[in-house]
Amino acid sequence: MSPDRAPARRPDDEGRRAELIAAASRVIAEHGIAAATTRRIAEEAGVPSGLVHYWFSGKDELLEAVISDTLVSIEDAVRDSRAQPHDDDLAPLHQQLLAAFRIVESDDRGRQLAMYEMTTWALRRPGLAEVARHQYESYRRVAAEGLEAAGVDPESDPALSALVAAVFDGLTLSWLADPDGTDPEAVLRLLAKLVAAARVSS
Amino acid sequence: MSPDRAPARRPDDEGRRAELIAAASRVIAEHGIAAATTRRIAEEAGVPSGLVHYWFSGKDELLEAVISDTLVSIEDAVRDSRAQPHDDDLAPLHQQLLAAFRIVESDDRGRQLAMYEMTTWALRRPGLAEVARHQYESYRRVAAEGLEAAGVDPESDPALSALVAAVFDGLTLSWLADPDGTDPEAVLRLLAKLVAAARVSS
DNA sequence: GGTTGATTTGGTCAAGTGTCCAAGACAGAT
DNA sequence: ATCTGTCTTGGACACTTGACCAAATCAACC
Repeated sequence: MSPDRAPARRPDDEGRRAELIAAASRVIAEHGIAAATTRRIAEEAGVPSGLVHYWFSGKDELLEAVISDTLVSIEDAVRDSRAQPHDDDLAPLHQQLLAAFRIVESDDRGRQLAMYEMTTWALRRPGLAEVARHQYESYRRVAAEGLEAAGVDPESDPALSALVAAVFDGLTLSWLADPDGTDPEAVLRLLAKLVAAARVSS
Repeated sequence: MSPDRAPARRPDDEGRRAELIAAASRVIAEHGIAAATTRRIAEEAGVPSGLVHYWFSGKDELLEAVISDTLVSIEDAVRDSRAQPHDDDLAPLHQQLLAAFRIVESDDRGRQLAMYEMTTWALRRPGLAEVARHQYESYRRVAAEGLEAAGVDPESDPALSALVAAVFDGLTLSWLADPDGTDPEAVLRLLAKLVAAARVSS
């Protein structure tokens, strides 16, 4: 009732939350979501375990924050990877696809794996299905942006963005599971070729 | 040393194992791999929990068996779905892809989700990475068979099978995470169109 | 300096975990 | 009927889990 006379939180307000989120993120990337216990996360962050339940209502809220956080950083990374219209002799779409996959290859494998773990984890919690839905919606949006940057109109076929996003997601998982048997560059080259050919012939 | 004078196990020898594997499979499909505890699996199978460690060296061996088992049943299902060269007016490849995805749609969502959970789970266990590798190798092989059945030579571009497999895998996960935002049929139609166009123009 | 409320600490709690085992039940061979 | 080795049972073990809390600490303000 009284006017907020700013008893307010310390300056590290969001700082502590971010710290714990980052710690949880590291634990999950390194040892999997199953190993991400509140204790281990607190230990990784270098704080007593009680803090987790002070800054988060529970483990679920923390993990949900990790997912949102990770998703944003993925979006940023993909957007940053946007290949400039190179003077290369490769088709723009081909360049774009390769540039985007390079961030997958350069990133930590554990982090890639973690994203799939978090997706399935979210899909198992009734309240968090929306998070997973948002994630895959975002994938399609980013794919559409990439297509546009490569000079392909994503509106020409609404399924095109979805196709590219699916190829990326499936290819990444295949590459994680079977690195030697998966040739991402060849698959993306083929995809670029197919899209280019269809544009010419239609 | 003594000649096996068949003290041998009861006739339900493999039966018990299969029972437990099936029970574990159901639990995982319904509640996720995290909920697949030895006790819950035993309860689902209707046997005392001690049995699990009599027939399996531990939880890991049981789950590994579940993965192998599930993988085989997926391969079989996809092969069974093989669309006969219909008198339809759809291109054979288009038919094939739709028929294959129909088994995804008709199957339990939990089971689909479980496959991704088991893949990431296997990739986290040092000794079980091979299982995941085999899984994705199998996906490509099945895709190649499907292509061949649709009159497309998988050898024309070795990446073609990998592309189709990746699209399927990514599309399935996208469909699980965002059913309303994902239009599998449109994506597969586009894929079929792209492949067909490239074959004509090359 | 004292007050206030946010933050931190270290510990406790009940519930659940994988694993193991001694005792029993059982089917078939003798 | 007796024996033998397989299978089954129910409980015990040591340990981890998420959650919770009373007390201690701290920074800002009067």
